[in-house]
Amino acid sequence: MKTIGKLAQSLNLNVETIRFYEREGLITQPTKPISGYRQYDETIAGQLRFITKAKMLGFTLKEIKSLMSMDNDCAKVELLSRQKLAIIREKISDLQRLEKVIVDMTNTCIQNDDPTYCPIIDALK
Amino acid sequence: MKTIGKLAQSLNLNVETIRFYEREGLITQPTKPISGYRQYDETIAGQLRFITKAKMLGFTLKEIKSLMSMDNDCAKVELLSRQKLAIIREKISDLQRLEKVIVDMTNTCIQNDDPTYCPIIDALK
DNA sequence: ATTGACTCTGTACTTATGTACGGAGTTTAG
DNA sequence: CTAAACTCCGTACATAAGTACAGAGTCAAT
Repeated sequence: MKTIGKLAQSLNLNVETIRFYEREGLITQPTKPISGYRQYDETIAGQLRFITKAKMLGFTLKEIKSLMSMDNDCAKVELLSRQKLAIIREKISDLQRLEKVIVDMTNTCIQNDDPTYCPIIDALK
Repeated sequence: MKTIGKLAQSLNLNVETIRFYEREGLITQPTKPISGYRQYDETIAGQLRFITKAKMLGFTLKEIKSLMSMDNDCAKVELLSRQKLAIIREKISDLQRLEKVIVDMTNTCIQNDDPTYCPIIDALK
């Protein structure tokens, strides 16, 4: 059993972040003995690692809470993952379109000798 | 000359948004006659269109303010665009990596017959 | 037993980009 | 002339995901 500071250190999280996750109902309540200091066991450490990994995959805290409550209902989990996948793919193609527009714009700059005129600014007008 | 409501309507913007941009110093101050009602000319409409387009390219309001103050210094504008481009490209490859991880995870779900176990949840633990 | 480090709760602040609202003044249509 | 519609300003609220702080209590080491 660890106090919040030790737990935070071992997981490389901020103490406030752990308390925030508790307030948000993402982790189960740790036992609190007489003193009032939270005591964390390995279960909660595991939940926090789960949250961290899911966050890296682009899930929001809200979705992660949902994922955790689905427990092991694979069909539901798969659906949520596929939805996330669709969003990620959409973001990728949005960004690729942007990329092309900006590349085109900056290329027109290169051939420009007039210091008082910018084709990018012009394109945006 | 238009009042704020007409301008907002013609640009498909919210009245509050225009005032917000004014507070943030993104557009020049409109003239205000005796009554106190702002009167907008075509110059400001143009600035607002510029902001809208630049926003679509992924520039933040802060960057847009910066872009506008560079006026036509093409070298500076090009630099900012290239920086934005680098960020967009980084985001794309981040997302592509995520995409792969999620695809792999969801694929393992398909071959799973056990309703009490989910490989995705397992992968996140 | 004291000091420093740690933790508690509750609240406020952060960033970015707006939106909404209250109460007052103005303009316009009928 | 009156009522509806519009505008003003200043402030608060919204989202997401935390971070910071104040004031009080507790624990561990010397």
